[in-house]
Amino acid sequence: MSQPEFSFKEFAHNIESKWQKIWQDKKVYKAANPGEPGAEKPKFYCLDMFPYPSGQGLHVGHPLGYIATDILCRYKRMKGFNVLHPMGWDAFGLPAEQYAIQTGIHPSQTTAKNIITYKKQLTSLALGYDWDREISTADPKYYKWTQWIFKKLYERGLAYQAEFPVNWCPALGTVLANDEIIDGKSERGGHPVEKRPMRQWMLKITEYAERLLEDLDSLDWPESTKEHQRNWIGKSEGGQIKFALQSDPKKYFEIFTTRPDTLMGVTFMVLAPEHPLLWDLVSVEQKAKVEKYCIETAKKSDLARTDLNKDKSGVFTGGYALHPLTQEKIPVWVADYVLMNYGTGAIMAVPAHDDRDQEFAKVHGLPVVPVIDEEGRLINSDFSSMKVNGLPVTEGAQKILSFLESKGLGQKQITYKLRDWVFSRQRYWGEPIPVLHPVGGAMTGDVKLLEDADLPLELPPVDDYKPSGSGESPLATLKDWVNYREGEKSFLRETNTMPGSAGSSWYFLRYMDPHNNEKPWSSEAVSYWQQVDFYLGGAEHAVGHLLYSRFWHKVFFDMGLVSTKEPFKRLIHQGMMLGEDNEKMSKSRGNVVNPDDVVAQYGADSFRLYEMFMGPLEKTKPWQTGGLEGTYRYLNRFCRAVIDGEGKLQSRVENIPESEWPSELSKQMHMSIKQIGEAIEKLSFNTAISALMVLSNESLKEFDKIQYVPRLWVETYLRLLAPFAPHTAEEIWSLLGHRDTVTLSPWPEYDPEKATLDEVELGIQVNGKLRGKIVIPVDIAEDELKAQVLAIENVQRWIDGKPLKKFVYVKGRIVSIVI
RNA sequence: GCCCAGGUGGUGGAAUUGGUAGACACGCCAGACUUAGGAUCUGGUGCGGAGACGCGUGAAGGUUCAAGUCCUUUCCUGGGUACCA
Repeated sequence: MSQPEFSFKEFAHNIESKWQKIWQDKKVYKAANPGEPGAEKPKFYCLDMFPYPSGQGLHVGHPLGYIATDILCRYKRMKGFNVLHPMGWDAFGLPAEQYAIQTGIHPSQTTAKNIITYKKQLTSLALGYDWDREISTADPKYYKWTQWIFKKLYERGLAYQAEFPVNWCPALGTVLANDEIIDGKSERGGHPVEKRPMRQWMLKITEYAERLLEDLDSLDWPESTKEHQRNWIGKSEGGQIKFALQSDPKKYFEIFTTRPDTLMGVTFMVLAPEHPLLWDLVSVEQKAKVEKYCIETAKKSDLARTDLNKDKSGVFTGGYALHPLTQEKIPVWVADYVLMNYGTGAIMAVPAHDDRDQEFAKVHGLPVVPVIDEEGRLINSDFSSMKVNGLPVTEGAQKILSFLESKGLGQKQITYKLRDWVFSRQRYWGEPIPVLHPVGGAMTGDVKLLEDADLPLELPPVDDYKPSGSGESPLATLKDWVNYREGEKSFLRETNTMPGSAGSSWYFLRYMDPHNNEKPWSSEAVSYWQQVDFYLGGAEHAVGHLLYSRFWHKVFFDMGLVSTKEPFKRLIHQGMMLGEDNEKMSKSRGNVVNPDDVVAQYGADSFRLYEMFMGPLEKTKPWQTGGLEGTYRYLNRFCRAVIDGEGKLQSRVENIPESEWPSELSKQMHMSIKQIGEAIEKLSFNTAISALMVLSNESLKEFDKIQYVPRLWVETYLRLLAPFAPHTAEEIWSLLGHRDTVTLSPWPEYDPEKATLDEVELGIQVNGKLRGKIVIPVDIAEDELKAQVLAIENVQRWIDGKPLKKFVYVKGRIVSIVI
């Protein structure tokens, strides 16, 4: 009578949805709110960057991070933490709007459908989220508070309106996002795109530049991400210096420089083509040339700013500035390598010590005056009482600046590259901005904020999602909605909507208190959960989302709404998952792997294990379907050792106390508990799984020898396995007769005595080469060891009777003999 | 150009942080079981060599009893960013 062979595939297929349902019903992933039972435990807030629910569903790259945080959270729950691990949807965005334009289906319907798909996929991988806290940025109950936050920003003077150039496509009659433009042409249709100033809402993130920079030091984030943000904020320290116009010395323009020490080396000046004082400088003779140049530049920047404009083009204005110290005439040029939106839009050019200035001088035949020698000391720079020759550059810079300051000609200045945040989009599918423009006033003038009671301002239905053609959002076509009367007064509603990053800039706080109708979150909730302890998401958000969120969080801090200065204490980026061909996964390459197919073939637990086993979480690595065989076989082997072909517990699983196990079995278990726990804490899931495999492989061999499987061994093993392969662990756990869930059982403790080796194998080096090995008790005395080592034949052969110069013994590591 | 990662077997990756390089897994080779195997099991597998041994962590130097790990120079790959004064 032969039993049916155990098949892990079948096993997985039979148990997965069963356990997924039980976990949901038992609410094993529920985080306790302050005051509720469970809240007395230490808290652990672990967050995944929430996805945009696209129509394509997940590919195997998406769950990589989700599986990692899921394992970490399962482990933390077992370690006795009150774990908050929520999930939600970054639901506003372009694809749903474009789909609506094509089909007329409201984006909220498309989104709702996609969310169902996503949720199903995530659940099928046993990703344990507290779905009671699910949020969607496009839900009026949620965006009510995004609008409320906007009001607060406006009230604090952090939101303002300005004319700002946007990507305008005349052929499509719409404003385009940067990623809708390819090589200066619209993605759809390939029509030309130009810059056109339009009224926009802006947020004053620049006001927080210094704090955003400073507080980076306190964060446990990848150094590369912090550096990225530092570069993005782009702090430069230097000076602002006044240069008077020769034609009218009462007028002056200011320049910013990081190198005030080179002031005496200025041989020409350059203004940006948009500089307001440009036309005060242009001479009659040069007027036509300058006009032509400015028009060309305007065109050039429209043409996607290719490398073409690195040619250091420029035109002499015909005008001169006066050197602030020597009153010498300095020719002023206009050139597009000077940008109006950085510094002051004007520079002093020092061709001797600046590469760009030097190139420009070369092209246009301008003089070069060196003011620094090879040792980095100033030369040719003394002026009246200001003696700086011979000083190192930093000292010289300081002296020159204070000299200028005393004469009222300049001062110290700090400049940032960071720009204010353009916070409006001419789109339908976004949060409506809750303001009213008084009729008669300028649109960019003061606005009336909607009352709190009138929030949320819901997106009104429209007949057509196509842009209005004027560049305004589709909302502008709703005349009845736009025209608003309040008593005597008439208003126009704002038709711009907020950008995608609005809702994602505070969602981590909403999860703490997602159903609050009175406030965005309660102070009890935030004082309990504090901040995100561990945040995982793609490196592509290194500046955008991660900078905006920090900005808003700091504003909330200033408002007394949060008590932490930073939203995300620890951050890790998961690496990109490449296709099997080592290329980025994309539909067009045809190398996309769908997790549903993999789960159907190998089971969710094999899939979870494989994704984690592939390598370090942060690393970019290629998907290899063949690699799944490994984790699949491992689970198969382990299960078969304890379950028979009918899915029942094998009779050889017996209640044998640990004291009666072979000591090796016990030792290996305790060492593995230690090792696996440490690996999880380090997020080194690949080595944790490797340790699980080793433990299983070796112990299984032992079981065949001893003819039984100790029940306690299985229980302990299942608790180690549970975070990684929860279905499998849970099923066997229940086969052992447990009525509770392994998911909430405590993480095993190890006995430090048993988790150490009694004997180790040492390598023996003679003159740096490995010449032998020896197995010795860990606590062997050095004399004893030395005698044993020197007795080894091969060692003797290499020593060859020569005297020992040195005998090095590093305990438990190595023996090194020098002759 | 600048900034940031990173180069270890045929492949994904380990390496107790200066201590036996290649754990674990894929693949491959051989064998067992089998009517059959794309199932399962056993053994082997860095390269050269019959072997003793030699050589091996992108390359070249250096420090050290000992270097994948530290230092100097250099090459390559990936990501970000770009005329930022």
